[in-house]
Amino acid sequence: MIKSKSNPGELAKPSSANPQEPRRLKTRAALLAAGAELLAQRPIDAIPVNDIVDAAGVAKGSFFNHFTDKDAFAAAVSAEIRAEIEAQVTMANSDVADPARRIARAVSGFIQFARTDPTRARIMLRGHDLTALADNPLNLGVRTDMAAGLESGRLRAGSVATGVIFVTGICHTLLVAILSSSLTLGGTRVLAANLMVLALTGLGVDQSEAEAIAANATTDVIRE
Amino acid sequence: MIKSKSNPGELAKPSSANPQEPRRLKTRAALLAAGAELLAQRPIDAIPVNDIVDAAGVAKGSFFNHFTDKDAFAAAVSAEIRAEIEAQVTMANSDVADPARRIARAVSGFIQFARTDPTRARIMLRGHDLTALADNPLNLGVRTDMAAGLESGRLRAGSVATGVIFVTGICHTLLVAILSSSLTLGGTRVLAANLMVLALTGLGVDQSEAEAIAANATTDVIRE
DNA sequence: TGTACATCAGTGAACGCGCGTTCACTGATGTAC
DNA sequence: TGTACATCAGTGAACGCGCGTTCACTGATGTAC
Repeated sequence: MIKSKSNPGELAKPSSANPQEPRRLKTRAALLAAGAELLAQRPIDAIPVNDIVDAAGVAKGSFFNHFTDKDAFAAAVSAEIRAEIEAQVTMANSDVADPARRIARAVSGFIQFARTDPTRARIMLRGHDLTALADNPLNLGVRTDMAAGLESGRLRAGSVATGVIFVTGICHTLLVAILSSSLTLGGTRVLAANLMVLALTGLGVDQSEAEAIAANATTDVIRE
Repeated sequence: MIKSKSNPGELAKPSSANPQEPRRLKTRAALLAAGAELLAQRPIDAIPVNDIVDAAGVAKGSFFNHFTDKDAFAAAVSAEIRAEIEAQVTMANSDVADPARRIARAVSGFIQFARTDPTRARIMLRGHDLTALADNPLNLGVRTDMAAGLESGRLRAGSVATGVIFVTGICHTLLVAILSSSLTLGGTRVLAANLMVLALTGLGVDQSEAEAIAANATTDVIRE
């Protein structure tokens, strides 16, 4: 089995000049899309390859033309989702400097992702097991903002680690709550803003300013 | 298949005057103990019945004398753990009335459980999937305390639901962090107290009082 | 433009392993007398 | 106390299904001339 180092678990692509590349990509995309639907409902171990290829409309053998095994497939689906959510959160914060506002907008970015693509959001949350929390894209961004906020005195917390656990815990559980309810756009914004107020005041931001930041972030980033 | 309504998924016990009852209980306990060890490492679908009975030192057939199938077995292990953690948290709050202190001590109770029985704590956290959050013993107690705290004006949050998500999210992620690190008793107390200060000040408690409550709860409930 | 050819992704029947579940039998435990 | 018996949990070999994985073959796509 030849593996590409940059795509662990996925079979090596043929040379870039391959005329069959579009055909490959179409099959691969169909498999990943089917995987996203199924992985939103149950973990990879509970999904037979048969179900994946049936949903994708390709032959069983094609699955193994693209992925060494089921776990590599699940990892590829997750990687795709991580890239999407990372892009969305980065975009929400593209020209914001204040750590308090950045954190509020990052949380809002996750919520917006959950609203526009609940299927993929469910997979992201399901993947959050004990080991996944340390080196997460979610955590990395928050850690940077938290460190900057504590350094400048804008935020207050016992340590960077404390602040990161605080924010990611709230964000994670808020996403779970939103995905398992069926709130309207307005209801989602209110719930998210309420939680952000608690989080920001906990981090030392004035009540009234926290309310302004939360209202702004939720109406700005969470949209129809 | 005859099931007892009070023990869904477990096979009906014979009449209470059964002389073989001690023998049954011993086998059952061995299976549940083995299940706890294995379930702390991987989900039930990834654990063959062979592994469970080997670890328990009983024959494969015995497994099905006690449980209708693997899922019922996993549910029985979880129920046992829930009962233990519930008892521990209830005890930590047995003569405390103030909602702020009750919440701090409940979180400390979970942490103490994670320190004394990390294996079972891991299973409890692993089980926390999307559906498990709504009707949890964890959530039920916090919901009661949060409602009382908002009603009396002791705590401040947009709604009971907001406050519950806030506290359970922080507690959950704190437990994950503690279980995946190897902090000393002192380090655990400091991290926990730091987070409780953020949580309590977010809920409207004065900074200095929050610090006192957090210090008291962590030193009192989290012990060697 | 048309035909022969090369390449490589797609196909799906076949394989065989692993695992959940069953069940006829064993033997431990307590009871009767 | 000792022996025969009844009960029921424990046992583990056997079964067969489901599923992951393979591989010889098909056919789609683009190229050469």
